[in-house]
Amino acid sequence: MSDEEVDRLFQALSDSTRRDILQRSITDEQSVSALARHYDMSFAAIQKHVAVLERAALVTKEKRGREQIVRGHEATIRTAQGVLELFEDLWRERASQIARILATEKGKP
Amino acid sequence: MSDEEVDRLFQALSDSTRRDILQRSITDEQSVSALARHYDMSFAAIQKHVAVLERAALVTKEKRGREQIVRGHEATIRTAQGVLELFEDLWRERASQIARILATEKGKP
DNA sequence: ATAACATACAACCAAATGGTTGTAGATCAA
DNA sequence: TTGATCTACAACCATTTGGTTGTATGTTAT
Repeated sequence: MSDEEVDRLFQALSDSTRRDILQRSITDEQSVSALARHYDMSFAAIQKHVAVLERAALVTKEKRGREQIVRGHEATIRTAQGVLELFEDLWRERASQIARILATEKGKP
Repeated sequence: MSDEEVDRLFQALSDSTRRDILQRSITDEQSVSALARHYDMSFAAIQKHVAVLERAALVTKEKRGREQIVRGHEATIRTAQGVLELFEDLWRERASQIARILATEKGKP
């Protein structure tokens, strides 16, 4: 995954309205206007938020008649988790490296 | 954790320079200027990036003599993972709910 | 056929972001 | 003491972001 994709991913997650939309579109897929009814915001604003989520591949849109159905895309959340796990791995590596150093120190006179 | 804190957290992670700084400050703690040397950017720019990471609690700064030592803050990465896991949980719930519906459907004549 | 609905998209605006340069205050080394 | 280094912070600028309204187009229901 490219840096730009990861950028878009976390940027999309950095807004609570979008996180809420994502949540809703995971639990039950909804049209954009159905989503919009939940928020005190214009339809266009929600449309933009959905577009941001879509650019980040966190949701997909599928045209059904006159409406556009939004559903959460599970794989991308997993990708985000993968990125975070890389950071955690660094800590583990560092911890074990410190342990190794301490072990050799102990062996000294 | 408040919405605003989560906002700041993901927003801080949405820039590749900052992710790189975070990585570096996990593996070995460094001063701000030591970090800055790795990037083709002004010191002030890096200083701002570190400030964003600090506001998100992804790193902490500790004054040591004339320099400011930056180190990664493990707990916050865990928090971010926690947020993502909530989304995954929704999928699991939804999947099991679907399974339950299918099971009752099967029982019908 | 017409009215209501769902979407797309452009234009606009204020505020935030990501960068710059410049200045000033601490701290360390010679 | 003086000079080099590290940091803090302000001012500035271009771009992006998150919202608005307005208009146009396609789809459904009456």
